[in-house]
Amino acid sequence: MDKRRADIIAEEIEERIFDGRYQNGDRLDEVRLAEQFGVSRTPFREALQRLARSGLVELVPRRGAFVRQPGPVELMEMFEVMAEFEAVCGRLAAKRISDEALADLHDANDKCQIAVEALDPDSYYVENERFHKIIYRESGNGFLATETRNLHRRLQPFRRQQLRLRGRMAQSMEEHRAILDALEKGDSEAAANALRGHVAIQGEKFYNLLATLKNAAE
Amino acid sequence: MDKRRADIIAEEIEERIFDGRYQNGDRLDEVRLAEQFGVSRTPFREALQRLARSGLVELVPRRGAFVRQPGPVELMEMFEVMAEFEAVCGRLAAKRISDEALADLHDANDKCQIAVEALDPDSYYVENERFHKIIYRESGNGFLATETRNLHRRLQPFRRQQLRLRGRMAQSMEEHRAILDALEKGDSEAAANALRGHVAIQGEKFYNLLATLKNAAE
DNA sequence: ATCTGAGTTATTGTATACAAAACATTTGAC
DNA sequence: GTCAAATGTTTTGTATACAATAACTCAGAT
Repeated sequence: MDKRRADIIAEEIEERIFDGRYQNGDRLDEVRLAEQFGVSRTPFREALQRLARSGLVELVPRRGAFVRQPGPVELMEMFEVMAEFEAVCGRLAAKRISDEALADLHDANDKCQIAVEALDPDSYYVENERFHKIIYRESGNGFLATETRNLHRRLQPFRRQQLRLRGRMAQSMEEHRAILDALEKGDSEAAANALRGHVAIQGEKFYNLLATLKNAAE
Repeated sequence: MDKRRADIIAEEIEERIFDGRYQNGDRLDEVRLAEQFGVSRTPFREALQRLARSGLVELVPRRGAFVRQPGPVELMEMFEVMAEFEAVCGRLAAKRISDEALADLHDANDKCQIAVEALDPDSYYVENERFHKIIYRESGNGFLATETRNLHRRLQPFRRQQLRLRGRMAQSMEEHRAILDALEKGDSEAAANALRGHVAIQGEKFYNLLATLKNAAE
């Protein structure tokens, strides 16, 4: 049961949904797209199922596959859950993190700082991601780390937009320091709270962004 | 894209895995089982993919589908995450729960009490589940509630065994009371801690040991 | 005797053909 | 003119046929 084709197709469709080529509600025509990808309907349908699982596509029985972007409410819910996931990772990591991982965190944070000073949001994004993923891993719970990474990935396109907002990076750095502090002290509650706040703010910022977009559209 | 057949098949296979007819590592032969279910390989393979996504089956490219039960470590990880999910639900529900839902919780808890006194673990199980699902819902976050229900469902077979092992229903009732108390007071932290403890009770210390061992091995 | 390798078999992955259901269009009645 | 029914078309769901790859077997060499 080789999923390579289906995987490649699923990723490509995902890409097209993220960059807006496929809009919310668009129907994904099996025959047309399968032909476009140069495969038959069978593997293409596998890709659709995969996308349905990750929530990007809705499969309506006997009707077809439709692009399904999360609405504002669902998105806010997901950001809230993301904040809580990260908080849980932090809570566990505070008790389990290794010295080596702490050093890695410091390194990632230092590179974040450099990126802030260089006004380089792209490399900030990369290093910030590394920072967070170390914490996921150091939760010592592989299942949690995987779930958290999955949700992180799903929110990635939305997060990226809001990162560009003004003055966010500097504030983020302070929050990182608080997180590092709590982890070094092994203070679970402080680590959880710091991470929750850090990520929740992104959600709020995102909400503001949404609101402005919506106002502009009306 | 009607999933009814595939759904029915997936559920049946799931049942067979849970009740032990299919053991860990067993290969699920496409042609033999598809024939047994009276369908062709196409819908049967859809069912396999579905099972793979819920983690019960591993799809090895060009090798086939294999039953994959979580091992002890993964199981402990999942229980730990379950405890944290419930804690998050409690944290949010403490601020958002309605009076009506609180009344429902009291009702479920009363019925739990009756079940304890009647030494009726089956109806205790049912009412306890209702108790917890109310909290998921009252988190006010549909995404979180769904994720929590999914994990709950996945752990169900293991939880059931465990419940029977010890006569910890009475202890459980005390914990329920603490949870209710915190929710009524709107105390997020207390609700989260009570729920985490309630669900996590099983071998948390053992897991800490496991996690450190695992980290040390890496 | 064991290991290697070619040929065979079995099984997965993919394409296509067919069936059934939903959708659209046209025709007919009121 | 509008609504409705019926037929035709499109599209999904399923079965089957075909291709590709991995597993197995058995013969032969070291």
